[in-house]
Amino acid sequence: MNDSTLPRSTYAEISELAGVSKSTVSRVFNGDSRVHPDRVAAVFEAAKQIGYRPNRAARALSTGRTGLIAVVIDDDVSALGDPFWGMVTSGVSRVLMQNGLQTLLMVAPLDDDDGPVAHYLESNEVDGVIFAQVHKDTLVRKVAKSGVPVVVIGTPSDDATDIHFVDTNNVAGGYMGTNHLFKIGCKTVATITGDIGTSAGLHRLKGFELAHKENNVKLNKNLIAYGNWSFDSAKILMLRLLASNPDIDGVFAANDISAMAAIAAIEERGKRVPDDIAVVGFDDTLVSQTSRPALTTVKQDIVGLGQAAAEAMLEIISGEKPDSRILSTELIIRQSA
Amino acid sequence: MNDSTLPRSTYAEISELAGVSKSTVSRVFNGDSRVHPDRVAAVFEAAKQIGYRPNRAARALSTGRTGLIAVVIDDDVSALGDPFWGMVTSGVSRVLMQNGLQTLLMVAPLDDDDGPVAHYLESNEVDGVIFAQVHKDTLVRKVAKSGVPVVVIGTPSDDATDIHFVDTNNVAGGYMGTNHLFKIGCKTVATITGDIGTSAGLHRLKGFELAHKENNVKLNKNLIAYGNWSFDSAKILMLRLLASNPDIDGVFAANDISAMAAIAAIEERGKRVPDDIAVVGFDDTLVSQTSRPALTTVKQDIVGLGQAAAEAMLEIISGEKPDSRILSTELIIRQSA
DNA sequence: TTGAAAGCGATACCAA
DNA sequence: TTGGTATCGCTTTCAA
Repeated sequence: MNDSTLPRSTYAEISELAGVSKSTVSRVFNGDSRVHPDRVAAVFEAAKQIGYRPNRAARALSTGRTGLIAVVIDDDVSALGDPFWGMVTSGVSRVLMQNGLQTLLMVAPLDDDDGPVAHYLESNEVDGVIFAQVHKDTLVRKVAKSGVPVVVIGTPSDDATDIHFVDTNNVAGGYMGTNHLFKIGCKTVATITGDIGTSAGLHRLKGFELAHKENNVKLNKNLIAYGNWSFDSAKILMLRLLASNPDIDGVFAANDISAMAAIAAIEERGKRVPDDIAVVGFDDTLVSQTSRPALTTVKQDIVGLGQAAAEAMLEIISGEKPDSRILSTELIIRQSA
Repeated sequence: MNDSTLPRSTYAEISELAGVSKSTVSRVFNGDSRVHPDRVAAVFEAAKQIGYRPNRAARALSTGRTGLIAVVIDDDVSALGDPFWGMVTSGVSRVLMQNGLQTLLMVAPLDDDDGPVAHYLESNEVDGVIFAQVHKDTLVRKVAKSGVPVVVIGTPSDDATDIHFVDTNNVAGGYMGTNHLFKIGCKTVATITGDIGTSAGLHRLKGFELAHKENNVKLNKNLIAYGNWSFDSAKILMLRLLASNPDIDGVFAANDISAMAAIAAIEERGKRVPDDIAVVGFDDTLVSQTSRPALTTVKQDIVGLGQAAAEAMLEIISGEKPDSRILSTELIIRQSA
């Protein structure tokens, strides 16, 4: 059955070496305060001598908890090339590891709420699930309903109020970026949205609209181009916007990639950024620093988002009911606006 | 002990419902061919009715295999912002999932070969470990020596010949990029290397040197600037190169980010790309398509690298000894050279 | 405060 | 081809 290469160390051996029962060994490792200090010392000493390593499968079988938290990322081509998800995940991983939990990464399509991924998540194989970038939240709800702790990165739809989430304040961010364009004197401000099916895309657009209201500028629907976070779509949309609205002098793009695309399109039409048209992005990923002109953008704390999600998960697991957290954004002014 | 919310389903229940023993149930699920077809059907039927979900912890305890493969990424700030690792990991994850294995992601510093990460990896908590971007391979060797299947993404140092690895053909890639510069007429070609402590950095430099030899150009050591993959270091190095070697007319950068930095530095000094100085990058990540001028670069199959690593791992686990795989590169000609 | 013993759910050996 | 049963390592109840 069990043929490992390392000499497997168990409670039985510690028990023998330390001259106590297995029960006592277990108590010591689980921090039971009622064990006599001498025995505690003896157990630790024996464990060290043997080079004891716990067997998590055995513990999992016994306790029903696996020590694993799944991070589920929607399998979308855009997810891969975007550094965003790697950063989020590393934030999650770091916090979990500090708390003795492991990060199980699943990159999978989330449209099937009855497929293998769904079954896996519902079968108590993991102690919790962190969902990222959800379009449809049917799977999220199904998993949550099955009793597994769930945290969503992003904001779930309004009727799923019982699901814990952490998110960037995208409305404020969208407002911030758009408002900056008005403040520097733009009169005709367009936007290239992200995927409106995600809360991030929708909220950033709301912020765009809010900035119009606050600045007493009438919203022109023709200046809203519905994108999907990708360079290619954004570029095409920007070219169209330029063709139909030649007087555009400012663009708020819902992510940095789209902002880059907008700039490319603008320059392709012989106009200059920021002199003719100012452009603001969102995310403050590496590209915004490295592009020329360097991108003025709305910064969000991406690693922090992952950490917040992990922290929320830890609280839920330990029986608390944390408030959902909304991380703030910051305007980073560079050259493009 | 075990308080899950779902009604837990076990072999015992299937056994009862189907009127066979637990042993038979086990045989059916493990594809034992000696079971009578009628009983196979009965077991599957019962399992479906109950909504059976296997308990992996129990299986793990019994078999000693956990169904988990760790992907260990060196915790380096640069690792986070670079989309490279996210793409590699998603390649790994996809292949593993198709084979019923899960991806355990660990983002951790790898300099400590006696810390918690090391212990975890050696304790048979995972069925295998895929290491990415290793500087020092002491931990890798230690884990491999402990009997855990190991695959390295990148090329281990020469004296670790027994470790399986998958890598991009970085020498050929470096050659390809540099050679292109010579072919389009460059006379004085500089390079900004990656981290020479990694095989990728070293091999791309070797390719750079090889191209000189093949083109009968004497290698000028002053044209080699030792970078670390980052934008900032590359930009500083490029500025220095320009100051000390004003006749540079071509640059091979070891990754796209460094190429972007080189272009930024070059334009800051009032020269144009590619007219005055041609620039070639490496990776073909998103930035190379989105930058202006669009980057001529050496493309490597990043997701494929992850997939190859996972496939190698699967073979090793099933007892084979696969050859190490070297993936080929391709020159993508855009505008910068 | 401690120990003995009964599980947790699946596997695999042995006997039939 | 099938069933009974010991076993994996740890937790937890029950008695002492």
